[in-house]
Amino acid sequence: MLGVVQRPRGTADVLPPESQRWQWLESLARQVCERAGFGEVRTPTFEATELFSRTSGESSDVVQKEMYTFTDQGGRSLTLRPESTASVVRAYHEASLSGVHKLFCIQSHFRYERPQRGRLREHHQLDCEILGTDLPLADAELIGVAWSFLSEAGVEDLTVSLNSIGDLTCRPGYRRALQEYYRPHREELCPDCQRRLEINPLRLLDCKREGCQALKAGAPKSRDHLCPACQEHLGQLCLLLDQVGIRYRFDDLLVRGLDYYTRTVFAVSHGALGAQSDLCGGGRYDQLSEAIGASPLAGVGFGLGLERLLITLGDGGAPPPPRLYLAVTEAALEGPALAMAIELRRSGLSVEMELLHRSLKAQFRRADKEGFDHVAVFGEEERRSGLLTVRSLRDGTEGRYPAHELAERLAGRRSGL
RNA sequence: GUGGAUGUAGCUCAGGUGGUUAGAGCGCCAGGUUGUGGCCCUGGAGGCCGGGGGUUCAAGUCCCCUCAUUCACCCCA
Repeated sequence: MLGVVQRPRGTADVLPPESQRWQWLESLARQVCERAGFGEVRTPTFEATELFSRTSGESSDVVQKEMYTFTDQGGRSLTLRPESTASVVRAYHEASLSGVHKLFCIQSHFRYERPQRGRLREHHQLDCEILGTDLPLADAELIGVAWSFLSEAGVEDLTVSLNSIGDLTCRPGYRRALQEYYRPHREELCPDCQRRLEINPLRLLDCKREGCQALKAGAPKSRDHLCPACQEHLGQLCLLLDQVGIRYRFDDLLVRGLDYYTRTVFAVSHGALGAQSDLCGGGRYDQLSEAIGASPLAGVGFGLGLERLLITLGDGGAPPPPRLYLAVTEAALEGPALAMAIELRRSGLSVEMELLHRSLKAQFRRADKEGFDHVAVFGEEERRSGLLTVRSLRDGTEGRYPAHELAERLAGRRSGL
């Protein structure tokens, strides 16, 4: 088509019936979160740029090349949020909260990336954050929420990957160990990794290039370099996950792209999405709060991509509500028929009417094609008698009923339909 | 940001070496049944061949550019 204006690259329009799947999924997410004691928080679509640069890390890919940053009319540097965690922590402080809070949000995020299936420039995710406690119990509960949500949505074969990347006490030592291991092989590394070696050695483990891949096998493992406190934290988390019945596997190569993570990092993945198989990623971030200049605040959270989840779910999802198709026999009766439709809708039914003058036959055909279970015919006889002729498209049975009984009958609370 | 693939009807796709009015299946609309679906039959509508430029007597077909989608990388949800 076109000379017509198109939507920006990497964005999506959501129309029926896709939007119904979104409503269903978002409502399930809210239910799961609220049952677990999480309250919804909504944060601004854009924030001061430094909120993200100071927390995610200047050297992170997100900050370096993926942010939608602009200057507003007042000369401020603002950025469309690339993630929500930093915003939620900021909001916690700005609302003068204290103690433990469990918050979730469902909102869109923006990253300037090359789009492909399951990776958009604007994407939506469910974020859950537990703030104000560094106990492994919080990590376990949080992972449990992600697990419950994905299970209830209908995802099978979930894999939870788990690792600990230590804290301020032990991570410096681990970084040195990595550097010492990799330095003799410097020339074998790809250019990216040669840079990472000095700036952010943990990310060396992320690289999937062949040459770098080969070196990973012998690389020192974070878990072998944890300080006693971090070891204890990880051990307790594992025990809790065992007790809860959540299966997980250690992934010594799992590190995160954002600098603010400490200790626990995890991802939940599913096999059916190609390179974008991670449905959910998260971890603990006990130093993030200080990075934005606030008082210390422990926290653990995750982001869960909803587009990816919907792709994974395929056609699974919401069962359709009972709907009635009101067919009209002649144009002259459309007014009275519309009045009838409005009355039926008021009684709780979802009622559809034809908006083109089409034959009764065509109306039936469309009702059948679009999956309606029942058609009510409205013609001269019905107008006079007040009784609607209702035909079941499933078994072909037909009966005549007063309008006020239809809602109950279609819902199956009363026999006869 | 890097590399590859694709872009023809609403959808899925055909259209050897450029050559008259661009095709199929499904879908859609109408009729066969003048108040009734699914099956069947008949008829019909619908394409600036993603966009722009170039080569040529002639371009859906060749060349360049561009936009979009897709796969992998990068990274991440």
